[in-house]
Amino acid sequence: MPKIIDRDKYRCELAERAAGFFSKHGYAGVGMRGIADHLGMSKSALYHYFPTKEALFLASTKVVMSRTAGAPIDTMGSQEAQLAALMDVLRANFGSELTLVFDYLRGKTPEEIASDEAMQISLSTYLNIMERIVGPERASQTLSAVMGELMLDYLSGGVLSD
Amino acid sequence: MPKIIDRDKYRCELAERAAGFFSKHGYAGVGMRGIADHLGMSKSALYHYFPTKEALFLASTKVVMSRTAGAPIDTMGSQEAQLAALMDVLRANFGSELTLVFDYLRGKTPEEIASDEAMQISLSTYLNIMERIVGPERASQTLSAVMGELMLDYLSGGVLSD
DNA sequence: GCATCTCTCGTCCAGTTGGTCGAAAATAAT
DNA sequence: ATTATTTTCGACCAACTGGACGAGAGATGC
Repeated sequence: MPKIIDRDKYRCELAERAAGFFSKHGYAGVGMRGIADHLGMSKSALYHYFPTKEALFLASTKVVMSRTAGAPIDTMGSQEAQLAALMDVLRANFGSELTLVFDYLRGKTPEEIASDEAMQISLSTYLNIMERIVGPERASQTLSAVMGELMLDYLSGGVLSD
Repeated sequence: MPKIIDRDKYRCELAERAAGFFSKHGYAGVGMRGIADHLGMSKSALYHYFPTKEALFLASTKVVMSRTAGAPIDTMGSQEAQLAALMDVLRANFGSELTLVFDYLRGKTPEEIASDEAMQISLSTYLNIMERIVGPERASQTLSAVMGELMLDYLSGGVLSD
C-alpha cells in the first residue's frame, strides 16, 4: 500500500501548512495550484486529500483555531507575568491568524458566527486560558483587554506597543 | 461636456459603495465586472474612474477609514455615556470594516503597516476621538479597551455583549 | 451645424481559476 | 511475478480574471 500510513495526520499537516498560505494571501487570493506548489506537491495530489478548495480552507482554519488550545501556560509567577507571557505567544501570529479568522467569518451574519462550531471552540478555549490565570470573574474582561492591546499593536505596526 | 459635474465627488461615492462589496467578498473575491454590476455601470465605465482594481480598492479603504473621522460625538453627558454612544456607532460596522482593514493590511510587514498613510490617519483619528472623551492620558488605553470589547463582540456573534 | 469634450459600452485578449480524468508510478500482499 | 491499492502526475476543460481598445452616446461651446 502507499507511503503515507496515517492519512488523517498527513491531511492535518497539509492543512496547517496551507493555513499560513491562506492567511498571507486570502482565500480567494490563492489557487489550488499555488497551494500545491507551496506544499511541494501537484494540484491533483492535493485534490486527493481535499475534495474542494473550500474543504481545505475549512480544515486549515480549524487547525489554526484549535492550535492555541495546546499551548502550555506557565502557572508559576504573578498574574501579570503569566499574562505578559501569554501575550508574547499570541502576538507572534496575531496578525496572520486574525486575518485568517476574518477571512473565515467574511459575509457571515452574527447569528451564523454565534452558532459556528469552530468559533465557539476557539473562543471558549481562550476564555478557559484566561480563567486559569485571572479566575472566572475577570476572564471575559481580561480577554477583551488582551485582544484590544494586541489589535492596536497590530494596527499600528507594533509602534504603539510600549 | 458630460453629465457628471463633480468627478471627484462621484468617484468618492463609487469608492464608498464599492467598499461594502469589497468587505463582503474580499479583495480577490470580487472582479471588476461584479463591482461594476453592483454599482449599476459597465466595467469600462468603472475603469474610466479608477485606472486599476488596486486603485479602486485603495480609494474604498481610505473612504471607509476616514469616515469615522467625521462622526460627530456628543460632548454632553458623562464619559461613560459618551463612550457607550461611540461604541454603538462603531459596533454597527465593526465587522465589515475590520474585515476590509485586515484585507488591506494582508501580507504587509509591521514596518509597512507603521508607515502606511491610511493606517496612520485612521489610528490618529481614533486616538483623537478618545482624547476628546477621556483626555490624552487615557486615550490609548481606552481605545485599546474599546477595540477589545468590539472585537470580542464580533467574534462571538454579539452573544457575549452583555 | 459642427467640433469637442466626457462618459459609456461591448468586445477582445492572454492568463488563471477550480475541478476532472486517465494514466503512470509506487507500495504492499499474495 | 502478479495482483490490488494508494498516491502522484500532466493534460484538459469551461468559466472567469484584469485590462485594452475603439466606437458611439450625451452634453456643451462655437
